Amino acid sequence: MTQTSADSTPSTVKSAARALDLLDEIALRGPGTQLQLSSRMGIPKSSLHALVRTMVVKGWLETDPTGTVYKLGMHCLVASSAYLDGDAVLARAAPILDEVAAATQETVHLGRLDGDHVIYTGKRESVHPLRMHSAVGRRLPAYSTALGRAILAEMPVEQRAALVPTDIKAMTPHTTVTKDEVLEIIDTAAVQGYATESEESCLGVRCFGVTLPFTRHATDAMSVSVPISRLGDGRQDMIIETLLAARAKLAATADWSASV
Amino acid sequence: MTQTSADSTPSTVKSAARALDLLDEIALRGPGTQLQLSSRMGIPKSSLHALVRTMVVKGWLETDPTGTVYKLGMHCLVASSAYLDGDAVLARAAPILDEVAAATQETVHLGRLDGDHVIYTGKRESVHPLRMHSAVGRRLPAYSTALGRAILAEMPVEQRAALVPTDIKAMTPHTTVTKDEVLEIIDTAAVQGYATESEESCLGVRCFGVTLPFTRHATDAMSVSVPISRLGDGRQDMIIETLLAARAKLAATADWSASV
DNA sequence: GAACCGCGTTCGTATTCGTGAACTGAGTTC
DNA sequence: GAACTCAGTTCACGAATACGAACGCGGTTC
Repeated sequence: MTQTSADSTPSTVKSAARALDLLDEIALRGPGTQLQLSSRMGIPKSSLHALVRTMVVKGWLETDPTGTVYKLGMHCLVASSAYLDGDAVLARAAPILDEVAAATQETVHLGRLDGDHVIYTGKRESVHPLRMHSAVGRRLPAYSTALGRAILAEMPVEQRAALVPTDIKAMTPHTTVTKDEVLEIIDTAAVQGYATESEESCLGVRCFGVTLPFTRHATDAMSVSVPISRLGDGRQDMIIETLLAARAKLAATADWSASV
Repeated sequence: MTQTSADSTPSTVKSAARALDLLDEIALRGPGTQLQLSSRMGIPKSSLHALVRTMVVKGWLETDPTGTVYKLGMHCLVASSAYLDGDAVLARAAPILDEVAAATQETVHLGRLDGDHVIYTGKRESVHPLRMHSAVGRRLPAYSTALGRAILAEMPVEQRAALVPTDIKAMTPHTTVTKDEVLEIIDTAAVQGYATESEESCLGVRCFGVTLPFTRHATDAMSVSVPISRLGDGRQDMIIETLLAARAKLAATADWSASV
């Protein structure tokens, strides 16, 4: 299913796809000159020329003061804001996010599956000075984050396997890098009802995640990120229980789980 | 308009422009079916068909559970996050935003000019329960906001006039709707060194704005939004002085005002 | 049940775009 | 100051798109 990439999709618009790819490319690997972008994306520079001009005119790209380096434009912000405004899940989950943040006093994230990554759609920041740096819109591998693992844990086993690559690059010395081990961890998460990750994406930070029970196959999840130094005295259990309670509360009001 | 091809921009890519226009259209006026979007944008539906499919595949559009209504996709979030991450002005201004927020205890916005609108690029929320609802990425008319007026006030007079429309639609009963009056207000702001707006975009709220002195012709500004009920006891003067002090502090460290 | 929406989809052709190669022009090197 | 590099720009032609019209399809209305 979903024979996405190559030529199985009969009619797609090449230049539109390129415009979007260009935005993704700059978002992922940073700004560049026409020539650099051309080589990074494998597009002839003469083709890029008209494209970047169009995108600058429309406000989706901007240039340096020098006029040679192209970066993202402000319209990205407008689109993002509109996306968040129109998101029903976000609206429903916001009060619960507040509750969890208040109960744990730690950084809370809301995220959604996008391919084999998760993208943060909301957050509440810890009040402590020592806290994780993050932002709405950040894109992280699903298999290495508690938030993503919670979502994967609700999938059929074969689907999980498809979303965990065999070649995992370590983000920290603690990152689990073998596919089988990750799948085992996800399996444990499926049994427990919550997912965990300890210093695998950020040194010194442990995360706990649960899905939002809005749809049959969850695409959204929330997580709490805590510096390990603050995890003594049964605080870990408190956080996990807070998450599970939040999940239960959402499930009780889930009246529209009709989709998918 | 813009249907006649007598433009001075000879080579722009039509389908790329349409893809971006589609994102803007949905961001501005909300989701819709192919047919609705087709009529809203004046594009043949058969042309839109391949376009929306491309954009859905790329993750920049999504459909309803029903599959008929098209809305923005998650990649908008990723782009927005990358835009903010790479913004030098934002990075420089962030600590000052914090300071102003701490000193005033009110909602503070950072914004940037985009045509005749301003787009919020940052904010700090008031701690008070009564506070303005806003979000990074929101787009508002420059001429009716304190933030935008501050920017306009640093422009040559003829340029100001070009960015204030003759036909202003009132957002509240207090909105200044005649162009001349708005220009006068901006003129006052230019003399004072800060801009003001009282209940013109949000009933019960007064805003004060100053530009960020990073470039010769400012494109960025910050503003404080206060419920009028909290403006007694010389608090208005305190807020204005806080803003002017913040501006002065930034100006003192502005070593890179070489551009434009 | 036939006509009628509103929805998305397909098709063939005229139109437009994408592309390699050639060109300008500013900085740098030798 | 000639040669070199890196940046953007232009052009003509083959390749891909855009579009009007027709089709399929599930509802709703008469």
